[in-house]
Amino acid sequence: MSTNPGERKYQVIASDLREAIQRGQYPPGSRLPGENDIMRDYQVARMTARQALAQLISEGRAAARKGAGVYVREFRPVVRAGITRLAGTWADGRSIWSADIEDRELAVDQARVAREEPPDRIRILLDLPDDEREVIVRRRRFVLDGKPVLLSASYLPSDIAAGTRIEQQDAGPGGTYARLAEAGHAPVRFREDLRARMPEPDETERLSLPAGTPVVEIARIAYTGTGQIVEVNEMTADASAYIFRYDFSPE
Amino acid sequence: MSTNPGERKYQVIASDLREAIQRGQYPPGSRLPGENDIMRDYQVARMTARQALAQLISEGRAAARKGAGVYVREFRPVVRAGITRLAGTWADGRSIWSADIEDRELAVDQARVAREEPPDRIRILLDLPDDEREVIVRRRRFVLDGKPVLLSASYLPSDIAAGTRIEQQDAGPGGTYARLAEAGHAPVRFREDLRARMPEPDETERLSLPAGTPVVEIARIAYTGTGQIVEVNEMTADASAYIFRYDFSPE
DNA sequence: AAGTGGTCTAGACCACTGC
DNA sequence: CAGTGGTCTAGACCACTTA
Repeated sequence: MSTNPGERKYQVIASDLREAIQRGQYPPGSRLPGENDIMRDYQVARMTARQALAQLISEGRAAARKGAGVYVREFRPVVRAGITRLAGTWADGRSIWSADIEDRELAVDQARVAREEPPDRIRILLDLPDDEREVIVRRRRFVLDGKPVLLSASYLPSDIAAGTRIEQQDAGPGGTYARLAEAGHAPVRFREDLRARMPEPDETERLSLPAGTPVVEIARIAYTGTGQIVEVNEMTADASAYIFRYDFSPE
Repeated sequence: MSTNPGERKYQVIASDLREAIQRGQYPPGSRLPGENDIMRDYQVARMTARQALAQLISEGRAAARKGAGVYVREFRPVVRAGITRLAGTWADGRSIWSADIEDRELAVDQARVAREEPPDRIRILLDLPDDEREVIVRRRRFVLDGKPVLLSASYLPSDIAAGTRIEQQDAGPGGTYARLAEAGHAPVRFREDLRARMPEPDETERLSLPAGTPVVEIARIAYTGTGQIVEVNEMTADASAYIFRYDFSPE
């Protein structure tokens, strides 16, 4: 036990456990001392033991399993390359963080295509005429090793996508972008805006997120050669499942 | 108050407050009902009221100020463009999220340059010979509107940077990359790997992070035309202060 | 059936903020 | 100085997991 007098009890306990985890005393996946263990070892009340564990959980280092115990979390992120076609041509695939190089199975779990009234931000970006009410929305959820990791909603203008294979669940070989190209609206430039934040309650549920796990929100905009926006794709990712990679030259 | 019987008391209270915030009843910066208010209004114990507020705080929606109250958080992120020189040439500056377009003052707050033994991951990336022990490390902290938002540590090989202006706190016009170019090691390609996670306790302190605020970790690698790595820059950003932007073409 | 974490109560003292 | 959030105690009952 640490001997820092000014620190709070629960912080001392949390620090002890944190250091023990980093020492390897509790490897990923292993069980940490529970509330009752801490109450006994440190002579504290239940709420104090809980607060120490809550600290580690909110840091994303541990996860509680009701009725079972508190466990050290494991991380196996995958690399998501923003520019796939460039990857590997001039630099190897190593990541500075431990991550899987080999492709793991990223599969579509749920898919739904519909015509919807878009939110204002989408309407503005797609520069819809005032009399156009609906857009095509392709919603998908992706799973990695059985766990949902990404929610995606792709918005496309009706006058381009309606009645095409883009409105099918399977957009065909090459996906949506290939269909856009065939229709004379090939996207040639992309913008991705990323931000990280804590999840909303419904995102916590749909991504099965443990406490202490942020999400990364990605807004991708696809431009044609004339500068027209033909797709806006809003994604929400389990931050613990992803490393986002961008390769670029300054000119 | 909601009337969902299955939900926990603290969740009902948290949902009420969350919805009131979204309705605009409590605008950003305003004060939320405190523990005592909730105890009275909902007839619950202090710990239950605390748990409801803790829920909103962990979601990043509110922040507690000791002795003052719990307040709705405000967000004013800035856009950080990964490829500055491309920005604006073919797409405008609008972000899908509310963010400042105009440049706000991003200043260096703390700066230190030193020769250090690098961590293994840096040693491997820089491909240092076994007898080379030290690298040049440029550490800086950036502040935005008086609040620290970014920690940066830039690692450069001694055989390139030692004795040059890179070892000065002010690396001169054009910065480190201009000096590298002058020395015949111009970086021509970059890789940025991003991941989001909850902060370590020391990051919470150095970035003055409220609870419920993730950090984004960025590892940038600079390559010369021959594929040699001449700089590794590890950054840690307050996720609530930044939108990360990448523009690219698929070929 | 025993043990675990999740929720909740009803108190207490403290340090800090704001007036 | 009154009010606030932060910490802590000592109980209680519950739903869940594991064996």
